[in-house]
Amino acid sequence: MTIGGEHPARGLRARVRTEMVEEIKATARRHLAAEGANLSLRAVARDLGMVSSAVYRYFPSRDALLTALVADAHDALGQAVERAEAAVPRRDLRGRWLASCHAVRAWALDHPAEYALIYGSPVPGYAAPVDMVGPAGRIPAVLASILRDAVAAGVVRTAGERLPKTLRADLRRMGADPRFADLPEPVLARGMTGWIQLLGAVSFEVFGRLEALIEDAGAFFDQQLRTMAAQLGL
Amino acid sequence: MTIGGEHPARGLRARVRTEMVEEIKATARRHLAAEGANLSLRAVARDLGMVSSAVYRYFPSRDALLTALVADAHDALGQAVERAEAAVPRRDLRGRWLASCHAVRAWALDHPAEYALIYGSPVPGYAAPVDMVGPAGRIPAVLASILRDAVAAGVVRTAGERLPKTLRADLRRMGADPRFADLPEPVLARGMTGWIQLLGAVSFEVFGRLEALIEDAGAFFDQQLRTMAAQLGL
DNA sequence: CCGAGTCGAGAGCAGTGCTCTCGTTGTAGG
DNA sequence: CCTACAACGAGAGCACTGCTCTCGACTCGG
Repeated sequence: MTIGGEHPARGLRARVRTEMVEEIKATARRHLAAEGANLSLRAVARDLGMVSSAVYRYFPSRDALLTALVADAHDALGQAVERAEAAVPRRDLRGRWLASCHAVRAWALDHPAEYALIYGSPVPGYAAPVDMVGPAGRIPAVLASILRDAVAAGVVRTAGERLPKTLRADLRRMGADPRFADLPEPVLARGMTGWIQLLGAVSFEVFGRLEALIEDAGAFFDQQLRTMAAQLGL
Repeated sequence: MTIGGEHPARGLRARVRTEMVEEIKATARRHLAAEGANLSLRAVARDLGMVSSAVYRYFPSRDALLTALVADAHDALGQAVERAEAAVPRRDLRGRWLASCHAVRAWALDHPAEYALIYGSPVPGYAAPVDMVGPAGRIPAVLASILRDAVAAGVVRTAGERLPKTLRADLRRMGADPRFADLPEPVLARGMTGWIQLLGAVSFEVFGRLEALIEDAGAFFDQQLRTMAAQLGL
């Protein structure tokens, strides 16, 4: 996307470098979609007419390439959700929630390999770098903002719900994060449950476990969203 | 487990063969737990004092070994859930549901690698053999039996719930399976949602995505189960 | 214009899944 | 009891992987 970077003409070499990085990532994404999780750096290099060692000029290791793809995927999915949610009138709280969920599902179905990369079973070798929790939290942040508006509008009821003490402590700790602040604990708990439920439903479908069971997966997803929204009070 | 098999003494060679198969699978399971998903057949062989080609006398390929492990995992998890559910008085419907869910979570936390093997992102290469849907359906069968008893006891209400036509068709098709038969369509739909929700919650925790967010994951899981049970009417 | 840094190619190392061959050994049939 | 056969383990070897190192060619800033 950002080809020029900050300096519009900061040297030919630097420019073709960022182009090369982007080209490698694009090819890797294609291979990922075709072959599955076991990405072969050599095959990517071959596809680009390079020799494998040349790729190491751009990525220090295969894991680094994967990490870059993970970051990009988080970015793309987060952006898709934010856009979809922003397109709904602010006062239509239920619509905003549904649009966010639909955006997640649509993106995941469009990019199953990349979805598996970020929300599938974690790859053994590499632990997600810490600077990954930021991008990963963009969607929860969107969902939280919807719930915050719902609370402010007095839509969701929070009266008379009792939570165990340790859970309340955890929720209070989460509330320290500004993205999740100003949410009553029961609402935050229900929101997390909804988020997990959403990922569960999308993963179930994307990973093909709905295959010979449900034909109209979209209708089933909508049904799940209905019960979820009811649970949330939206 | 079954050392002798059908013939108590059907030859020394046959007996050490089944023992060898079991030993290979056990070692592979250990490696899987230690290293993660990328199981090395050569490393397993080395661990057993064999050369890699010798393993091919017992498993035609690495994928075959993995498939065997998947089958065993389905078996173990299914058995754990069936046992836990059977230990609850039949009339305690809510208790039976909760016990089943807790059994899934406990087994998954005890065997994270094997859980990832059966419920994580699917491995690219091999498609699950068709004879795998049987073992995989044991837990849904248990859950369905609970719901069936609940319907028979008049606990869950099904009045006035409208589902889209295509979804109803899918549910009707599922009802042809005796394991899911005799369930009103809305109940079956809610049951599937519950099952997906359960896997979502367990996967979220097992795959470490709850890490720096929730400390008392057990309490959070229980909370999720409460809302799930309420949704189901149990 | 020239030294310094960047780049791609190639060779090479250790590891992988898998195949094939070759002696050895247990076993079943005569 | 003996023999022919099947099963077995070891070893070599093939094609592939991630990754390192070296070596020329190139670009670019001072």
